[in-house]
Amino acid sequence: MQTHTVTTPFGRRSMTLGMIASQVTAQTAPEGATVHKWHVFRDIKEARMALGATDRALAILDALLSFHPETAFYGDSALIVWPSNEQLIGRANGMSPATLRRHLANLVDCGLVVRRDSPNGKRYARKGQGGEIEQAYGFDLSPIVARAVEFKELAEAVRAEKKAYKVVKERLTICRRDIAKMIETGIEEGVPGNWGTVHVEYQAIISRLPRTAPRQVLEEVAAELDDLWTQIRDVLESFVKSQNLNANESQTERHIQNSNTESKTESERGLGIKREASGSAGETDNLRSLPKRE
DNA sequence: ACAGATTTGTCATAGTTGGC
DNA sequence: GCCAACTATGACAAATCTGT
Repeated sequence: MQTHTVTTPFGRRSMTLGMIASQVTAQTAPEGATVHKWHVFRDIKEARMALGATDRALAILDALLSFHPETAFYGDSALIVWPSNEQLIGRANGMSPATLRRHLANLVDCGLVVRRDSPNGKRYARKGQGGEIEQAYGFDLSPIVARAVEFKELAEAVRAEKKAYKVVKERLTICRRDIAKMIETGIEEGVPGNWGTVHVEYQAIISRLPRTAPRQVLEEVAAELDDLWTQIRDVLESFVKSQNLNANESQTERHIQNSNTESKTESERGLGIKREASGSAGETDNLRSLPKRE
């Protein structure tokens, strides 16, 4: 992010374009807009990673929100709170002052709050003769109202992404389990084929799976496993069919000799599978429970 | 278990305002 | 002018977390 250093009457502080943008956003909060601060906070928590906010920064935002007496925030109302660092520490689980400052800076960087600095850097509110607040210096919470819709959409996107991630993980687990079972069945039932090569291919695909993989990688690996799954299943299925056929033929047409005309399926060729001695019809019992794809 | 990355705490320094 | 109160920032070491 591009950073500019701004000279203020009370010292020099770096200001990012993001901070300026959030100040502009805060100034253009839609008039009449009303949000429930804790509802928006919940969305922000869900979208935390996308916003770039730390978990402890959100603990501070929680504390800042608690300093505003209203639960409903209006776009055209004053949303400045001015707790001292000591007060904030008290409501933020007693974190150290330096940590508090770092995470306050994080909140500002993320555009969740805007600093309204006083000339001396202290946070306070100046009251008029009637006791009404004329000028407040502290943290402006108006981005909570101005960006409420954005936070909600981000939270929904995060939820959707989490769900998609969970779905592909499940798909991967089921596929892995199915393939392992089918290879095991192929070997145990003596289905002709180079099952060692199949297993190596399976391991090669699995080995490309990092411990923590982004969803896109999971999708790619799952697609490859799906292909392998289909190939293996085709082989097992055609074996079952050929066994059933042989059993029928042996019952009705015992006198007809094997014409050696049977051909290998595409999947068999793809897996380097050779037809060898056929087993008895009874050997196919365990294959009847082959996994089905939707 | 270990190395590297990240976070946290401590300390030093610097700024302004307001009271004496 | 001096000091107290309050805040901010940066450097550095220690602690904690994370991925392999």
